[in-house]
Amino acid sequence: MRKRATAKEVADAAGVSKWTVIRAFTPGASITEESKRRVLEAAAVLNYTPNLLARSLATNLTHQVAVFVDDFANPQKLPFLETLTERLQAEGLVAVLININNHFDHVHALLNADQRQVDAVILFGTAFRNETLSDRQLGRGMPPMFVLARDSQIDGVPAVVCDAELALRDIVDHLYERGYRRPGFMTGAPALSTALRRRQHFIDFWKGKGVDEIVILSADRYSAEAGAGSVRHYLNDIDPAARVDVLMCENDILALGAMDEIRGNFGLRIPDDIAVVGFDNYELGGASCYGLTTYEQPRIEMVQAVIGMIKGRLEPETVTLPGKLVVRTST
Amino acid sequence: MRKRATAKEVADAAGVSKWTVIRAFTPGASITEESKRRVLEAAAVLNYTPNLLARSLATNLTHQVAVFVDDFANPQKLPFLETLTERLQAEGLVAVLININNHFDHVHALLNADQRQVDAVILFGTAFRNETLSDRQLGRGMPPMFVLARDSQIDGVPAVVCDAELALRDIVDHLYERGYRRPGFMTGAPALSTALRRRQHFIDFWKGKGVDEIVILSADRYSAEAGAGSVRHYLNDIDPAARVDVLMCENDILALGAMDEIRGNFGLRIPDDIAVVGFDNYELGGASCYGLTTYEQPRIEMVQAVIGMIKGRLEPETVTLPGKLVVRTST
DNA sequence: TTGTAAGCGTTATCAA
DNA sequence: TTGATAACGCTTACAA
Repeated sequence: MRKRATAKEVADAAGVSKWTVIRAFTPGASITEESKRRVLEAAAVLNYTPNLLARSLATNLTHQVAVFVDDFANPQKLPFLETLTERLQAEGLVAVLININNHFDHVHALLNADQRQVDAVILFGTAFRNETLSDRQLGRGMPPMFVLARDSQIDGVPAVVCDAELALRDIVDHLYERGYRRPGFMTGAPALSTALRRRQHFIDFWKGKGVDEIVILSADRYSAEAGAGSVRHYLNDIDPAARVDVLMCENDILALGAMDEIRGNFGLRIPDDIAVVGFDNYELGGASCYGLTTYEQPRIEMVQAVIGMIKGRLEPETVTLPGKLVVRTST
Repeated sequence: MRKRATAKEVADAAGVSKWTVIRAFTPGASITEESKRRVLEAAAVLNYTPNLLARSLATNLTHQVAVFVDDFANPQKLPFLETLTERLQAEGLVAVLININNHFDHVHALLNADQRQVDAVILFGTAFRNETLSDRQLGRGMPPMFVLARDSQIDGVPAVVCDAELALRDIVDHLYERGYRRPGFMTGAPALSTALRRRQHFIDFWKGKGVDEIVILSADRYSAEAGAGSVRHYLNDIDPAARVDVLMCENDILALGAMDEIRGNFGLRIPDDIAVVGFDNYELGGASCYGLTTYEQPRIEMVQAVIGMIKGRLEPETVTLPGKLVVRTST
């Protein structure tokens, strides 16, 4: 068992009380230069650094934020995690990454995060209906929660999202201008899909343009494979004359899988036979072999908004931020 | 400030001492059924759960493992993070994700992780030469460290890696069989590149087959863009007759970028004009528009090995695990 | 400016 | 089985 030096030991070595040692490590504390020097010297010799755990126990602040994630198939999670951890760290916070899966569900995770005394919980791209936790449990005693990159389904839990209405308006406008008139939409996991609101807005904007028939394809997960499977199923059954002329997929990874299937296994051309649109602006979508038209979420602004709420600079309320359309060759 | 119930409060409510409350929450502690029932009842009413922070302070065990990451461009990090968090959680551990960047370097991160009393540190795909930390600091007082998915550069710090020698032997054998004789190798970030040992083994195995001239391309980072830029630079200058007939890239994301450039901007065919090999078996590499031949790291086994060492089941020593060659159409 | 006492919510150990 | 004392390493409030 490794043994760390404590403030008391440094105090003895420096010939002061342990509180003076604490002061030497507290910015702005009242302490003479001389004492501070002696303390820091002794601390250096003993290799002392403050125990943040003990500090957290005393201050009731861990500077830890739990980040819940349940979908690792979407490569777009990675740049988000990068931005999130970087900004958290810049604020003196640290991310505890919690994998929500069959063995460790939201309730488990939330209870655990609470027991670990995290300062806040970010539901990143995930949310849950509160069926197991009582309102009392959720309201009192639980750390403040925030939903990032999807709608919140819990009263009082704010969400930070990309403006889906604006996004889909831009997308549908673009597709309409390009002359497409037989739109299709591919959803991912049903539980997540509605909360993203992409499908509904897609349908509504097309209706606003007088196009009432929107084909819905559904993949069961958000992965390239699921996207490919979904479109294969559709193309196998459909009469080519009745085929959609543009397919919007709920996110890029579905779209990339769909494109591979459309071209590779059915020999159709994109966008001539079917145009494809994604969502997220994942780096590889821009590759020349895809050229996927997509929509970029305002990642940095979204992350900053959540952190602002956590730090108390911003009101904890649902925020909707505008992203931007990225047009490439797939439309 | 939210207020949690404490063991003392539950004790008062249940009419027992706080130690009895603790026992009710300690599996296998000696306590009568009756006491336990009363305690759990009172705990339910007060919504009490043990404070893991206080427990950690008392036991000197946080059940937290810091995971250092410094390259978020490689989508392969995601499945690794998924496996890692899942397995850690299965063992009652939790991952603290630390983003190593210009503002928060290894030394900062290590010092911070140490102060937070994490049980272990995993350097995931990253490592550093110990220039700033004294040996005493590293040896004593620091949490046990492990390097995952690359070589360790610190004495006494074990690494868990995919067997690069075996991997490159398989790859070179495959390429040789296919008839390629003018190999090239693309490295990524220099600091990481040598520690992966892929280039050296690539060169050595070719030499073993009598092929001494190996072209080296270098990308400065591990990203599709960097891969594309590197191969563009090369193809712009080279006489087509002297061109490599196969290009191995240090990882898939470089390879995908390279493939896009080779086909999209230079109009060359893969594998006819240039064959391409990657490393990692990233999902999209298998897409029909790439069909990238690559090598799959034994992700689950690697993660299990690190965790085994952390939990003390395995000797903390460098482990080299075999992966498997995935042949597709790019070769 | 410095030292003291009390407290944060647990666990470890021992006595009853 | 239960209660009590001490300890974990720090912070806060207050007195010297």
